[in-house]
Amino acid sequence: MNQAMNALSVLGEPNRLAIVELLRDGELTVGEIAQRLEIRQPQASKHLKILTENEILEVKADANRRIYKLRPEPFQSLESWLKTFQKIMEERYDKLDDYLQVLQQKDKTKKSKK
Amino acid sequence: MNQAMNALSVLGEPNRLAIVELLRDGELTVGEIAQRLEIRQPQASKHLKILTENEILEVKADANRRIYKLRPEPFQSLESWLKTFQKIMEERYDKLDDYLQVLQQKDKTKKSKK
DNA sequence: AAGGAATATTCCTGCAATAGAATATTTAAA
DNA sequence: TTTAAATATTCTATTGCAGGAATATTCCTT
Repeated sequence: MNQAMNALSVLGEPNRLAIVELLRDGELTVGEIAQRLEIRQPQASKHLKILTENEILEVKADANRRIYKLRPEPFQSLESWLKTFQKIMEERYDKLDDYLQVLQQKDKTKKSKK
Repeated sequence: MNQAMNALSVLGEPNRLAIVELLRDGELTVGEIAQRLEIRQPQASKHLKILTENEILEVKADANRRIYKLRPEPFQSLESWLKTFQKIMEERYDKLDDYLQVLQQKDKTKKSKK
C-alpha cells in the first residue's frame, strides 16, 4: 500500500497526471512532453524527475535525449489498493437492490390497487 | 475521468488518505477520527469538509455529532480510470511471465471471441 | 575545436494550502 | 436556563511546492 500511497500523492499534481496521461499512448522525450503540455522545459524536467524518483516512470538515454515511459507497477499497486474497497463499492449495488425492491413493491401495490 | 482526477488530488494529502483508510472499516464521528489519527479536531473537520465537498465522503447528522462514511463512486471512478492503463500493465507482464505468451498464442489461434 | 540542441540543475520568488489558535454554533443533559 | 460536549468556522501564520530565470552539462554536428 505504500507504493499506492506514493503514487497518489505524486499524481495529485495536475501536470504530473497530465504527463502520465500523455505517456499512456507511448514513450516521449522531454521536449515533446513540454511542447504538448505547453509548459517550459525545466518544469517538465522537474516533474519527470519526481515521477521517476517515485518509480512511476522510467528513463532511457538516447544521445542527448531522454525518453520517458510508464512503468506498470504503480498502476498495479493502485489497483490492488482499490480492491480493498470492494466491499464499499458493492454496497452501492446493495442500495440499487433496495431501490429495485422499492420499485417492485410500488408495482405490487399498484397492481393490487391497495 | 474528471471524477478520478479530483479524487487523486484530494487523496494526495496524507491525512485525507488516512481518513479514507480509517473509514474503510465503517463510519466514524469527527472526534473518533481526530483521536485515531492524532490530529486536532478543527483539522479533522477541515479535511472532512474537503472530502465531502469532493463527494468522497457523505455525512449523517446524529444530534450534535456528524457521522462520516465513504461513498463508493469515487473508487469506482478510479478503477475505471485505471482500466485505461491495462495495456501498459499487461505489457510488462508479458516480459516477466512466459505463461502469458502461451495464452497469447492460444488467443491468436482462437482469434475472435464474442 | 566550436557551436548548437536537448536536458538537468540551481537559486529565487510567490502563492496556495495546511496547521494553529480562538471562537461560534448546535444539541443534550442537569 | 445554564453548562458541557461535539463540531464547524474564522483568522492568522507558516511552510511546502510549483513556477520563472539563468546556468550547467552532455552529446551531436560541422
